[in-house]
Amino acid sequence: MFYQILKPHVQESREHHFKRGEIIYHEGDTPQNIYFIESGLVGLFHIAESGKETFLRVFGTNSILGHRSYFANEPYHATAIALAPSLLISITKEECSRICRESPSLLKEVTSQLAKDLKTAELRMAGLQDKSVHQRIAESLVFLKLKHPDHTWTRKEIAEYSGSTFETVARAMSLFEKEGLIKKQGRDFEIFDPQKLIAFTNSEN
Amino acid sequence: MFYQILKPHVQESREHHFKRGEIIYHEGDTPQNIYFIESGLVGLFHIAESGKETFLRVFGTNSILGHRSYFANEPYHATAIALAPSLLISITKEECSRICRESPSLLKEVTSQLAKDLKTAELRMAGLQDKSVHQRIAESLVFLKLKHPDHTWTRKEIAEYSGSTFETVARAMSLFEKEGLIKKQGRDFEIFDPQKLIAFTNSEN
DNA sequence: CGATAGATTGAGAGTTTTCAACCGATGTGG
DNA sequence: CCACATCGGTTGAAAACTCTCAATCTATCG
Repeated sequence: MFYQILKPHVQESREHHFKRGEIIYHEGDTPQNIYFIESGLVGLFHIAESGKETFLRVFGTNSILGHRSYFANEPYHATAIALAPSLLISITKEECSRICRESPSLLKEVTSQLAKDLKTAELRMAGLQDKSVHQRIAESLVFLKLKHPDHTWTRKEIAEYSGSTFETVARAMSLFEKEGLIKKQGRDFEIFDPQKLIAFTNSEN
Repeated sequence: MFYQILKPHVQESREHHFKRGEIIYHEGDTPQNIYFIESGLVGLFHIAESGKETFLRVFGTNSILGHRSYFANEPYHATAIALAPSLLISITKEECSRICRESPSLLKEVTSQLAKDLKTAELRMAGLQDKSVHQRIAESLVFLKLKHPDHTWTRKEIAEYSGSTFETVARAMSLFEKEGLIKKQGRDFEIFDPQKLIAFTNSEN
């Protein structure tokens, strides 16, 4: 969405190709660039010392990446990893601040996006407290699959997004299939009716 | 911090007094105002249908409140409650957008704050996955007590901030006292050495 | 077709919550 | 200023949920 506003302003940029699993930037790194996703899929992860990973945000085609750290003027607080082969375009911080001066509507748009992301993060945090694993897994299946239908989401990715483990996700998906709510197809799956799926997990005791 | 930038621009405002426990706004309400906290203490909570509450953010003197919803142009996603007797000042949305036009530095400041709040929320979300209850409780004690030392934090407030229950907080605090890390005094408490407290919970098990 | 990454399922363990009963602090009205 | 009501805190015991560990199976791809 910013992409359309931003693209015409860009004067100098670089292309970067990433394979699945490659790291775009690390937690703690000092941001030098802002990235746009020309094609592909990127995940933002927090990785604990224990190795436990938490899937914070997904970025698809036409998203921008690294903006939070840029606007907070902080090091990256998490690690960005390509979830599929991706083509990214980077512009420098300097170019970014020039563009922000030229186009105040861009800043308002970014502010609005950060405000929405904050809501999402806080509601997910609350959900970890007041929802069952099955509810969170169902919501994650719906969110991830509807937003990015072409990606074959692994149980591990779903687990890290829902705040669970891949075994628990596998079990939940077997249950959902037995209930006729989803259909597993190879490693991928299909959701028959998102509302029914959510409703089912809400009704479970 | 915005307060200093914003105050000289304000032309029209209203005062509101709240007692401890009174609700400033409800989740779902449509924002009509932005608030400044002249004095007192405010908490932002998510309240599940089950009644389970999650403590999302604290706001002390000189904070602004309601800005996330204003800048996202969304209804409130959570409920703001006075944690102590508080004096708030409201200005209308219209006045707020006028001020944002007059003072672009304010918008940049708000953007930066939202970006930092997003980091905090995402790291807390990750912490619920990869830290033990004792670690989260210790971190919450340190954060809440150091940032707002004059407030007598209840076990319930600490529990809702740390993602736990008041019983678990009471037990943890008894342990921390037995270890000589904190001192309970009436309903209040004192932290002898924040670093030692955190280190202790990191070393458990 | 073999190698490898990912998925499934079972069984058992562990952490945290829930339920319950009781105790102590605080503050207010008589 | 004391008595008492109320709100908050403590502690124990049991239950529940989810995770961990382990073994096995199945896609997918070179």
